[in-house]
Amino acid sequence: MKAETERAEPVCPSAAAGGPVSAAIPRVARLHRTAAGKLLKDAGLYPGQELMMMHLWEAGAVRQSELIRMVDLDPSTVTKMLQRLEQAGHVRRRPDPADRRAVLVEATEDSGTLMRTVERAWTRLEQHTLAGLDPEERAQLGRLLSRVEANLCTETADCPAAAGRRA
Amino acid sequence: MKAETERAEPVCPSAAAGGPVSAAIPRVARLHRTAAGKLLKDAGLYPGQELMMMHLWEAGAVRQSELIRMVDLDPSTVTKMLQRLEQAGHVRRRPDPADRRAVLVEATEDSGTLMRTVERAWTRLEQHTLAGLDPEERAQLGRLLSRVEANLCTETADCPAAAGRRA
DNA sequence: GCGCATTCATTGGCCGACCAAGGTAATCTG
DNA sequence: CAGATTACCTTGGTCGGCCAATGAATGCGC
Repeated sequence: MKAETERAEPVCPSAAAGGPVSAAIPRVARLHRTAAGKLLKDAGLYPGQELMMMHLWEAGAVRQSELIRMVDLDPSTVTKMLQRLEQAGHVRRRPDPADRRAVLVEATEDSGTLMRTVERAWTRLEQHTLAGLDPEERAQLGRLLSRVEANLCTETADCPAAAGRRA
Repeated sequence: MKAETERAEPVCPSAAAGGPVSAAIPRVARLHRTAAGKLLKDAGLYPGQELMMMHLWEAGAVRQSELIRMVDLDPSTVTKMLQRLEQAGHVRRRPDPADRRAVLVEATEDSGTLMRTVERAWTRLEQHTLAGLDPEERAQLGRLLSRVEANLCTETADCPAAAGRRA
């Protein structure tokens, strides 16, 4: 015992044969998230937070409601994430003088460094993800994912996200 | 306000332009999971649990360690999920007589009905996901996802899952 | 101007997922 | 055979997500 590395092949249930893509999506997503987590770790971010920060860097001071709209996540998710990001010093929040129930959010100054770290991580993640795929295949994958996204938005629920991406 | 439906287009940060696929994966995964959750709700399952059940239906009584290997998840995740599934009556657990630290897991009898419900949900999910894609595109998507999966397994961490799927 | 409906944000609860640590049992050494 | 190692599972904590319910402030209709 030592090497062997346990090639125990995880197997997927033959029941999943009826939905190969549906089986693959969560698996790929989980691996992708894990990979992102490792790359983001030096930056002190958890996967998911980088997206939030990207929006903030781009938008400057924004209303939280606007941010919610941009990231398209549940309001409660955003609230909690922002609380953590604030405590970590990446984000500042203050009441909106123009609307006393709203909150303005913006990235703090440490962002400069952080932003570049995140960008680098993001680039490496993409490379790692798409290694070995030629430009044509990458484009194809992007297209197919967009269409899947659009599919998943319609019918069972409406989601504005895909509409934009379909352009 | 009423109609209008807020087409407010969620936008993705231009920073994400450097990693379009990396941006798309979590989004698609989240939508997919949500859709799965809705379809699985009648069955009384939460997304992720159906995979576990599928493995159990296929394998019969299994050691938990084996199950962990099959689903390729963290042991603690499996433990907790099984505790919930057990409480919900979908699963039974008993000590392995042959190894007193191990636990044998198996699906309960309500499974018959449940299994068919899940299978139907799974089929519908796949249809919904891939609506509008012709067989060629579906196959292509499957292939690309497999390759991405294989990529994400190597290097930054080893994951046995993709090795099997590469065949 | 008053009241009702909306919008904004937060809280609490729940789940899947991870890591780190721990306890017990089997196994592999010396 | 005794001691160290390894395998198996659990517990506790943390995060990202969701839903449901709540409280505050704004805005609308009348």
